[in-house]
Amino acid sequence: MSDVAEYTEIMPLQRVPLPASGHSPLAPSVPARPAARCSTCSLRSICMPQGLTPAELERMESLMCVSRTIKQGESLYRANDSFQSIYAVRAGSFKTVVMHRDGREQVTGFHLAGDSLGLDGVCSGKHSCDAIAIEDSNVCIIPFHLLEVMCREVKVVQQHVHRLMGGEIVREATLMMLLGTMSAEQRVAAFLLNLSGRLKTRGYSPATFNLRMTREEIGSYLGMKLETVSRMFSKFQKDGLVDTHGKQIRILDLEGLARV
Amino acid sequence: MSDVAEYTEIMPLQRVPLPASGHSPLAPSVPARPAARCSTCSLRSICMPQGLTPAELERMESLMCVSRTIKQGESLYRANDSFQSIYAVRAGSFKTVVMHRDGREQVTGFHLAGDSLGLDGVCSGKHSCDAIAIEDSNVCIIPFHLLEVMCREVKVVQQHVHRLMGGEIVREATLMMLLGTMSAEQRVAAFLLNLSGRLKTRGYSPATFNLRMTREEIGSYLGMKLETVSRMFSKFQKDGLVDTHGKQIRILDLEGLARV
DNA sequence: ACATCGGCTTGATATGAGTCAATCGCAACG
DNA sequence: CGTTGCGATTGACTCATATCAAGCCGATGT
Repeated sequence: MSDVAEYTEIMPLQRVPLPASGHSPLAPSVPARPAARCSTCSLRSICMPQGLTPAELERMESLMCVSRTIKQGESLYRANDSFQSIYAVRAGSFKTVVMHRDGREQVTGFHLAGDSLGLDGVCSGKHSCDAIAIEDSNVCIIPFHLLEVMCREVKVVQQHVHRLMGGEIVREATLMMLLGTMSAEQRVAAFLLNLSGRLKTRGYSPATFNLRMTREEIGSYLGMKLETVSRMFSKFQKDGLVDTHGKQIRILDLEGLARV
Repeated sequence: MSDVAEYTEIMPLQRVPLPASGHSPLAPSVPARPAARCSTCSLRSICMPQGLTPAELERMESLMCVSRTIKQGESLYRANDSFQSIYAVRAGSFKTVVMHRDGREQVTGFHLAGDSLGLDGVCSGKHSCDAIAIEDSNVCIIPFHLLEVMCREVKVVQQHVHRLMGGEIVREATLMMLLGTMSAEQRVAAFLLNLSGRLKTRGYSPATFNLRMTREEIGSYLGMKLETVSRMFSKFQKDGLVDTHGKQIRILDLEGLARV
């Protein structure tokens, strides 16, 4: 099995393809440390605007003051925390969850390496959901007020931030559509296709990967119970669309899934 | 019945305080005409940032070049239209709908006077949904590239735009939660409460109002069928929580609804 | 090798919401 | 004034998904 085929294989913190420069500044067990250099980060094309001059890139880097490591199950921020920064996932993955008073909660998103995190706090100045690492993870921290300053000075940065927020709006609208109009089967198919596509843009195999989230988390995200998720996986298995062994997923028939 | 009590009574197009300035340089068949003055607009507190200097306010006005009238059932923009401007609803109301290939569609939002509209296009440069007037309506047109220029020059404008987009993100996350975890009864209750609250901030009665949307549109928004919406209204009626006659709504027990 | 535990699968049954269909109310119109 | 038509309501029945329950699988620790 190819190394690149599994993002679980290639993504654990220890093996994150950090700047090939070799001298990993990773200090185990410290919560924060100097940020990596964007200029050599393999995720730059995903989380930074194109077309920055070297000087501007330099400034962007200087504003991302630190990175932070979050262990599996720990939170990056919680609902009602004051909003100071947005985050770029550098390694690992997160879920964002909103909590209802009565204890029910719903997963509102999964965020892979290269995704941004934290924009939910922009409106009110307080975060509106919890962001929890679903594996050991690492994020770059971008103080939002500094980013706003930068936005006022560099047009492409402004456009990038607007695109980031706009993308979040579209992503959520898509999910609403999914929750509002699709059957359980279609939702799970859409979920797998979405994940597959995102892994592909990150250079991983779109067909073979490991889920980092549990059936329960997937169900919460898709508005159904974990048993239903499981049944749908079994159904796809029977229909020859995917091959699942617990969290290992191999998509056998991408078109077939899309047709569902 | 008090005039202010019904937003259907106070909002008809004919009574919008348009400026009489007259000479429209634009298409004669009335799709557009000079914008009203923000400085005298009763919705300013909702759609404009606080704390602008008079000069800045002047500039904001100059950038909102025209307003446009849309008749009931017509669209302000459609999915895949190129994204040029965002809009502020000046009078009337809109629904935004996303269309699935197979023809199914879902309402993703209702936008009342004072709401913004069109941010769904920021990310890709194309609109991702249709915006359709659900009554005769009127919008201010704000060219987005000019707004971006303004954002770079005036901090409060930038913050306002960020808040606008952030608010949209939070609004959608709330709706996802609703679609993902709540029963039909709870959804309808939440819908009424939300509408009630928004009317209240606009100075209308939070208890007595007319729905401008059909049961089917409400159902589509809430992820259920129109019959179910109707049954829930009947149930609330029976429980003494609301008093409905078709589109006329009177909320009798706000707390009771919230408890659902 | 064994015990344990969390996560996953599968089956039997219950139920909330969808579907289909009949009827009603009301506004618009000839 | 009756007709038409759209939207809303209501009832009977169906079906997808939730719920409850039992057992399985694989990782982990002893």
